Amino acid sequence: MTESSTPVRRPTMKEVARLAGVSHQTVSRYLRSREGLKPSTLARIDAAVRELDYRPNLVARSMRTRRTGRLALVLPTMVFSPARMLAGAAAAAHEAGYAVEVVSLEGGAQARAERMLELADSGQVEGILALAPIQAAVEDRLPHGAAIVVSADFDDEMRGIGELADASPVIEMIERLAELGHRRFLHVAGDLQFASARSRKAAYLETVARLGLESVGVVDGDWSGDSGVAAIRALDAERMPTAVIAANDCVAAGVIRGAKDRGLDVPGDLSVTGWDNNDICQYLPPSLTTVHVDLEGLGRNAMLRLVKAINGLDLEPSPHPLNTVIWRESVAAARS
Amino acid sequence: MTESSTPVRRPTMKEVARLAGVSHQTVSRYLRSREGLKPSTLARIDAAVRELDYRPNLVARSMRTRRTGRLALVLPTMVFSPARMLAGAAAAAHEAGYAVEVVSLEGGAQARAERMLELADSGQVEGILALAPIQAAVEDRLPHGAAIVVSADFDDEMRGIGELADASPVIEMIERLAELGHRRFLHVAGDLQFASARSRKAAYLETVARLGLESVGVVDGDWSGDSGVAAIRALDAERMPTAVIAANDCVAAGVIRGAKDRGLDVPGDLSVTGWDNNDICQYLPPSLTTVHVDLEGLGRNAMLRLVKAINGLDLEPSPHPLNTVIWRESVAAARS
DNA sequence: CGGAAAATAGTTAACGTTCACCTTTTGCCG
DNA sequence: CGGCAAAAGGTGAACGTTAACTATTTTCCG
Repeated sequence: MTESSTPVRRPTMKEVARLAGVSHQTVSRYLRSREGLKPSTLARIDAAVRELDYRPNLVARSMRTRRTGRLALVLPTMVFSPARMLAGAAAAAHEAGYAVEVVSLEGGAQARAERMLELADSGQVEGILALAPIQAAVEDRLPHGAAIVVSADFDDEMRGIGELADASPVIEMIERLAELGHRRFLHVAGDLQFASARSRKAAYLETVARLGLESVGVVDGDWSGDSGVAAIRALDAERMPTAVIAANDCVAAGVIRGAKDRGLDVPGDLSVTGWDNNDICQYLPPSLTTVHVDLEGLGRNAMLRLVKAINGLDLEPSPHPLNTVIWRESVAAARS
Repeated sequence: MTESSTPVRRPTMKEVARLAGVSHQTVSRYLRSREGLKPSTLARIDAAVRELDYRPNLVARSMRTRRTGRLALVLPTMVFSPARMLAGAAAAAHEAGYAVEVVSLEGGAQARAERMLELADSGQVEGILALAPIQAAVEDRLPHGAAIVVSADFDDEMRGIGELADASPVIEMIERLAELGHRRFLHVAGDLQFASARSRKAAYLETVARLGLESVGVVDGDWSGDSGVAAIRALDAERMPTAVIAANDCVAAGVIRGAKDRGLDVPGDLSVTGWDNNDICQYLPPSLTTVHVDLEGLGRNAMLRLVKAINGLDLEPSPHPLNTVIWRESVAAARS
């Protein structure tokens, strides 16, 4: 995160022009098409732009051209689920007097980093809340006061507190399962590109070890139900776990299906937990023990960090616990 | 929708000032605080503002103040499900050279309409794609070329083609069920505030009547699993349907659960269909027949309409069918 | 090499708002 | 009623860019 420190003015077109020894209009031309310019002046401007790390001020451009290149997308308040995180963030921003622009970054890491810098310098936004991981290098090249907050829950570098806070329900679930007499566990992980998948896996391994339990393995999956089915199918009948911690509800549903296919009863032979509290999972037979995630709160809290970094405003964080284990039929005592 | 017709310039502060017989600076003061003004001049400005329907140009303001009041929210491309519609819309906008700003409208219909006009006039956006219903009155008061496209799938007035196109899978499903020998149907509808719920219900009634089938009723629900459970629980044992069209997957899961609780077999005694193709529903026992909705395509197509209205640009619409019925275990032939 | 057309570059004035500073009016008190 | 402070309002410039012109240089041809 970059604090709102020195609001140094970005270089303007005039300064580039002076450095390159041309008029500002020539720079303007250069910016839009690079055509109709003598190669030598083009090169001089190129050098000046690079030296000053110049990027055009889009607000000024908008003012002159009467075009913003920006479209609004209006969403209903009562919006479907995981736009919920976005909704939470947007609401918090609104509270602090900001509007939110959604930029979905495409392309490779390099292209995304470039786009991010552009965004920060354009003068079109005052801060950036990144739910996607960004290159560390970008943070350093940041302009004036443009704060960037990377939500820990999406951060690829897993810094700090985000990590354990996120995975703590894993600990809670395993401890409870141990109390219920379970000794052999299996974890079906999500796509390990995701910080959340990695942290759940880490918490699983750590907790199983700490409590002296047995892990029959960790299957690296991809969040899909099929990965759950496959994980159960591949198990050695001699060494069946009695409890499975699945990376999310979908994987858990796959695990349950796979277990049934092998003639196992859930929760009689196998307890299963999910993650996300998908609307459907309470109607599964058996209804699924899962983790409810307050996406709205998550979004809100991340946005609050950004707002605070920008203008020091301290708003009320989400009052709800962000993760809550919901116990349902899919977890029962181990067969003795 | 308002076409990009006459790009009449919005009135500026100077014109308001002239009409009110004051200087532009006085108007500027009025705008920000309304304080330190003689009541009489305040009233004159008030009148002028109203007469000209003046709203400040936020781009110009941003330029001067170096503040945009706008935050960016960066999303990963590989984003979880129903940000998918947004993702589709954002991608299409990007293709046409636009960025997308997400505005979640809060408050009552009146407040939202006001906010919408502000947005349109602010010069901060060139068009508005509304996934939320908006008052018809707003459309008329729209400024210059600000196009507003209301996605039919969210439009509260159900105009035109959107309606049947959306509900056609209902027709397809009922026809197929009839072929399988089903004669008695039940529909558990969604929240009828939603156009999609209303159109599915309408299509159900129309198709059942057209094919000479029997409907044991339509239960007006709220998209929740509980409404599905309740609908089944309330049925008269003498007059059980053999097929249920549920408003979405969650309702369907509730229906299946409710049926099991009454000792009914799905699909033996009862065929059930859902809607949305929730990740989990293929792992339900029995796996659920449902409608896959191409949210990305939906978002994309809606955005394309907007882009076209703004600058005439004709981009490639989504190549996929927007709604596809996926047949799974929960549908079988009627018991003879 | 003269001259005109084409290519390239420069100049000035907007865009609509706010800021910093200045002027006028009002209100109040002795 | 004079005088002065406070309140109310006005003036001109500036924000960083592009549009519309104008000026200069280069190119190319006879």
